[in-house]
Amino acid sequence: MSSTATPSLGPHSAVTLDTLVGYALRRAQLKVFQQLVARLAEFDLRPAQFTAMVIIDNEPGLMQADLARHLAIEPPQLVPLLNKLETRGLAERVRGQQDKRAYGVFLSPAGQALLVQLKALAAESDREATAALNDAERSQLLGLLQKI
Amino acid sequence: MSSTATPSLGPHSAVTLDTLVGYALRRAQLKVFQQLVARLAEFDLRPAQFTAMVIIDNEPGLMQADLARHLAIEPPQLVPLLNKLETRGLAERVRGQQDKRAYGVFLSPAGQALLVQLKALAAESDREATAALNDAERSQLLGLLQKI
DNA sequence: TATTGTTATACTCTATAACTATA
DNA sequence: TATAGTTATAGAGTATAACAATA
Repeated sequence: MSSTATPSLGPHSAVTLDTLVGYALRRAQLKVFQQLVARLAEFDLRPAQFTAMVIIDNEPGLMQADLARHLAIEPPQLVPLLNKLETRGLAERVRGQQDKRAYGVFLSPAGQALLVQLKALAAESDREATAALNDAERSQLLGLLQKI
Repeated sequence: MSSTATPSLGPHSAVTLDTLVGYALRRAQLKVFQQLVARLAEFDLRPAQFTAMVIIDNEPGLMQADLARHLAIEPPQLVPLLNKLETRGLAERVRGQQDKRAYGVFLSPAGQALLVQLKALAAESDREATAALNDAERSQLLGLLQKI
């Protein structure tokens, strides 16, 4: 019987989707994100726009290329996103003085004020979507995910 | 100081993206799925096509509407997916005898043989992408995710 | 000549309405 | 008339190439 073992999976390779971390991740991620999307819709915002506001608030004046990198999107995708925030008076592009090609991105006072609300909403949404976990389990999950 | 507490978040509401399960889920899910996409690309297959093959194998002859529901996609999205599997000789639609509107979906012998390889590949990809976890952590993570 | 941001474009994924053929 | 599958279409999300202004 020892000759039937395979080095990668062993003889008991009952591979079902339920045993794969990737599929469990996908289902959980979909649920949590749908919850956030629904909550942010109240403010006519998408998760990426909220995330952009958080990053801009943490690093005011950063350049668009850097913001795009933080968001893990390509620069062209940032253009309509920033346009929307700027049109709504939540953020602004300020042209560089030394380098006139570059634009620093800032939150407006209105944007900063709204962000306070949005952060509370996001935290609440996160807890709602993971209501099946207690606090210990939630931080345990957070730690495991951050290891990946 | 007791008057400064808020019922929803408490006085220490330092909300950053790192404290949200949703963002950790998203990053982890992206990594694991990109790994799977890369491994399946070797066979010119997408994750949804692999998942469809697993479901068909578990429930041979199921109707397309049921398959779409299992995949959490809309029936129109299933059409090109199944067309591709059928063109490549991995699956087949068999028209119902009582109800000629319905089609039962089956894997071909070639599809079943390929699926054995694909399951091993998917399990390996999953372990590679979560190599930062040991077996105990991985099954702990799986349990927490399935609670959500 | 290289770089910042932008436009144009395309490809995938997703969702909905309308069509066909059967019932 | 209702249902299974399909077609057509449109909207997001994502990625690349090409362009304008500036360096």
